[in-house]
Amino acid sequence: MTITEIAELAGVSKKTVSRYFNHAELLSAETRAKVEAVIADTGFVPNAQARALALQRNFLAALIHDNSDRGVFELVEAGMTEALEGSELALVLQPLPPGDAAARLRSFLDRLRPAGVVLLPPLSEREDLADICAQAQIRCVRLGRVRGENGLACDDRSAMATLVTWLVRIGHSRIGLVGGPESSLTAQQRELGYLDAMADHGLDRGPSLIVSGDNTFESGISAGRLLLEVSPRPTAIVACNDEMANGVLHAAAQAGVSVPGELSVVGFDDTALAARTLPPLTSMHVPWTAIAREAVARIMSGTPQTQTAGGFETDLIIRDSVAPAVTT
Amino acid sequence: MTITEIAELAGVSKKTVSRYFNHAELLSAETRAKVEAVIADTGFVPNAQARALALQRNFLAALIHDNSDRGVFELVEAGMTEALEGSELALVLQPLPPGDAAARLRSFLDRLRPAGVVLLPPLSEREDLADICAQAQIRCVRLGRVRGENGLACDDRSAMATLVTWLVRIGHSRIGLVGGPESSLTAQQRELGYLDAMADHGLDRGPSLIVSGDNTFESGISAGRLLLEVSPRPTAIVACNDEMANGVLHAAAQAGVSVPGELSVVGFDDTALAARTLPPLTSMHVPWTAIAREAVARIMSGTPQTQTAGGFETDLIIRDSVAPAVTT
DNA sequence: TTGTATGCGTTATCAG
DNA sequence: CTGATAACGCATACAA
Repeated sequence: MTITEIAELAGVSKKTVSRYFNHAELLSAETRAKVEAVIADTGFVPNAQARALALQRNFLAALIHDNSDRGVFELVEAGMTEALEGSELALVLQPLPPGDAAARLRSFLDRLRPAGVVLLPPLSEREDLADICAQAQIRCVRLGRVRGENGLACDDRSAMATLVTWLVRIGHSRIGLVGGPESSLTAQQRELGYLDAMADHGLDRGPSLIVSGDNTFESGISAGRLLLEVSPRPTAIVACNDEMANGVLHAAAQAGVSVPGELSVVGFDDTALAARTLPPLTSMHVPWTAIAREAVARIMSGTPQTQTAGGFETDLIIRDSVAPAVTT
Repeated sequence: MTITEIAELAGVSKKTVSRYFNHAELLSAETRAKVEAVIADTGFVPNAQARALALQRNFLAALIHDNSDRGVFELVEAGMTEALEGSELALVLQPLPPGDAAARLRSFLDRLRPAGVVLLPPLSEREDLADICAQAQIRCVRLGRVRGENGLACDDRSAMATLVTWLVRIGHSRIGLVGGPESSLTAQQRELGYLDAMADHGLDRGPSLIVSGDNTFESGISAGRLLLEVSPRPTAIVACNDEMANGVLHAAAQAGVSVPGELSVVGFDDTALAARTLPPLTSMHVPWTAIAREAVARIMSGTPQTQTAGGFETDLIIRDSVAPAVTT
């Protein structure tokens, strides 16, 4: 079943049928109705491979990641899937190895020619990758990157400040931070937010209270151990993602420190993990799913390069890993 | 840069260059060398869209799932990615809604025409979906399904029996089971394995010790609550997947039952979650990643329908959620 | 507003 | 073993 047969059945030319799919608005209502009837009748679906060849572009949306934050990946994947639902685009996954991410991305784009690409942090922060997309003329959306052409993110800095301020309000003053990788802008923003809030309340934000991890569970454990040995011991620790916060939970358990009794722990992102830890993790919700939906919308709409529109709202999700500090 | 230019540079015809990529063995060593030189020189890569159109098949491997077991999904995705690395195939994701999975799969295959498809349980158990793949002439591998043409799985039944036998050996005799969905063959096999082992040791396997969940965390919590009220209380609970086992951990925490002191908990699959729960979960490792690699190998090799080859070995991973039972 | 001719880059047929 | 020519199914000038 090809466009040609449809054209014959409808008594029009191939091109008219082609137009029906691509520029329906250019057809007279009458012609459109004729074509539409035949298509509905036959259940015809144009061949995607042929379209891809002619358009030099595949009906794919790619999610490019580096496997470094599984929780965020999951949320973004869910959002993209949702937004892609019912569209003609399918979702392709492409992890990029730490070594030659650029080369791999280039060859991926060369081969697949997806309609668009979503870059997850921390890859989204790399200009070289964005440039490669631009060169290949492929729309790209950079998640977790506020400034710049194709960024899409929430305000990590003020979200973190809000979180820390809340901890202060409920009585905490010794608050440790498990930071993300130094190279990550997102992590930097979150750390700045912490510093903002600590400064605002005139609290100690000395280097001993800040330990950097690399967003993994294991680094969360190490960081947790370190922070638990600081004296006087922090009454609260906030981690830059849930995975590391869970690591802190484990470190506390190993050290025999009860959570939230003796220590409050807070995560960030509100990934699926947050509700599943023991105790369930209080975490700052980042609307990754909504962000991903918007990213897909941008890819599909063809809007070449929009600036960040409204900004996405974060939301503190309170679970059981935090308790008011006992004022001593 | 097209096949035509390469042909000119090498002083041969288009078709010869095409043959170099598809049936290199049909070329004379001399001709092959000429073509190879030019290709190496120019770094030419044939256009995938054009090939897709001519071959009626895209360079994609699809992972079809229903979002019901995120842990297994992750492992399989990792295995596929690994196996796909360096090949010309890319990984596409396609969730199928519970409602009209069949129709959605059909239209997906129609549009994408992937080289092959991997069906995750419980979708892999549905004959109608396998039939749709067969109709569309698309290779399909059904994960977690031992018998039949395209199945690829380990022996869930004996793995579970091994697990339960181990619990008995270290002193447990009241052992509860959190089963998977009744409709799932995999879950049935695991439940049978439990029954096998309990019968072998002449232990009570009455219905009060068996509660069915649906593989979700939440159902694990409910099942855990139920089992903790059985009298006499089980000293161990094994769940048919890690997600539910984590639910049991939460139920125990809420009931003030200490793990592993008063209750041992065991998971199944050994997903990423198992190492992250508190306490870390003893779990039966199912080599999903290796299974996924083999699935991709089948898709690429074109072997139409192999039977299960060697069988994949499971392996008990001992962590902290189990302790020997205090003999009373 | 609609149709004609041509191109997209590759593979397959069938002849030499 | 190799090469001319016709598909593959759709989209885009350009003309009508």
